[in-house]
Amino acid sequence: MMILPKKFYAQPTQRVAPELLGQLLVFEHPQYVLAGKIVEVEAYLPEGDPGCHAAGGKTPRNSVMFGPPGFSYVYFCYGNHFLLNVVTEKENVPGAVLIRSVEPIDGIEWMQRNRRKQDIRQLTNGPGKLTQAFGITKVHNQMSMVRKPLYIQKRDFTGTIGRSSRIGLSQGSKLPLRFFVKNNPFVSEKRTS
DNA sequence: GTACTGATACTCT
DNA sequence: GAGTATCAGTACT
Repeated sequence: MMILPKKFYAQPTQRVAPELLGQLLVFEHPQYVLAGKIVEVEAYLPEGDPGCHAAGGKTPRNSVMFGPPGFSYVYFCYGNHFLLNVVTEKENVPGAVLIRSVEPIDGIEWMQRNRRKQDIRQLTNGPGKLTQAFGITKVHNQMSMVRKPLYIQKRDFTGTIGRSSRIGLSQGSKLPLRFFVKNNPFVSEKRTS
């Protein structure tokens, strides 16, 4: 078992994002453990990216992105949803990777309970869904993800990486910064290949 | 199968 | 006061 170290996240965001595919997102609760294989991410860059929250400068909300790498940035959106990001780049360089979907591996019964859904395909195939399945909320903002209880575990990746433009943005939607595992049924939307 | 719409609360101007 | 890195439900084809 190897937790991805701070050094891994300190690299350029565009490089970290595709390398997160196939890795295991783990959240250890007191009574149970939840885990899912990352199959879809989006990169948010510190430079030249109008879609990045930090594009307009540092604010109280996005200040985590300016902090050291390897921390969680949990953002609240559209009144209902929390989105989980991992901070990348060196300190004071605001980059992050949005984790958009995972494939359930461990603790599926608990994810079903958290989501109030039985269909395994519908548990974690979207950024708001996976945080609900994992029980991640704003209280999990700015947590270190290089140690328990919330971390990403290294795994061998087999598969093909696809690339596309990002989803749901009004700015910077043309940049090809979305990475996903081709033909994986847990990738959000229909663009799985 | 696709298209539209409302829910909802937090952040920054 | 506007905008938002979404989802689920409904109404259609």
